[in-house]
Amino acid sequence: MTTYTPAETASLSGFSIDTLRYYEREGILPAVARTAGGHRAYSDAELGLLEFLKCLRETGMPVERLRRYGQLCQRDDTVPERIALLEEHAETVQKQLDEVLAQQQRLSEKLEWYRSLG
Amino acid sequence: MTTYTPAETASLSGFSIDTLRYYEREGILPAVARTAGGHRAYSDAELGLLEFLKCLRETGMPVERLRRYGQLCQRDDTVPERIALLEEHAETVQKQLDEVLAQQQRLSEKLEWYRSLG
DNA sequence: GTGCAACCTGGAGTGCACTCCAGGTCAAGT
DNA sequence: ACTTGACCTGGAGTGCACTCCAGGTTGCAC
Repeated sequence: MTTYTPAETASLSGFSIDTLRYYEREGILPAVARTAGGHRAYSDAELGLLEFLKCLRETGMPVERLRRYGQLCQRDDTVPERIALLEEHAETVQKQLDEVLAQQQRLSEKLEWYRSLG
Repeated sequence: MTTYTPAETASLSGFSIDTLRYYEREGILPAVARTAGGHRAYSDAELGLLEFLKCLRETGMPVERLRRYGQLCQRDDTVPERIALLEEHAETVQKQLDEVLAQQQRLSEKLEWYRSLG
């Protein structure tokens, strides 16, 4: 079973080491395994979770929802809840996206208008 | 020349009254005209600017850049600078959008995978 | 002319998501 | 063995963009 140091985990997941500790404190990650000396040793499972959490964060999921998802992942009979959570999030993402696309349109119209002045 | 009370301006622009005052303090809006009693009276020009500022904010432009844009709008020989600023912003928006679209894809793949378990 | 909502000011407080710090421990190369 | 860098903890600090507050003034409706 491969494990990863904090630095490796940070670089592979895209979260900073401080953020990894923060997520653990916040109960988003389960308590991470330790070496004899007390250093964290992240597993492949945690890496996978972290990569997906990164996706959730980058699509704007707030940390509180992240915690809910992370906790659901600690039990394997929670797939329906995870689906529900992700479906709801997907909907939110779609709405945000539609909003931004509309504003992007306005922005490019404004630019066109400015260019027509020159 | 129509003018608007703070409450009207807030409801038309989508910013709160507190945010309108904050933007004025921050130099994003020019000093707004006042009635005899000292109450703000927003003009159509300010309304128009605010509506566009809303578009810029909702596409993630930071307040510091907003200030730059607002200040450029106080002089009418700054159209090239405004174009440059908006082109740069449009590029940033496009990048963010591409990012989110990619993550949205991952999200829907994950959902598909979860659904396939049931 | 009185009530009451909307407005004013300067300044303090909030929420979110980290990020940094001090003071100490652990691990790997030489 | 010793150095050096990565890691540990609890807790404080940061940055952004507002948002709220106290204590007072204005202005319309009755």
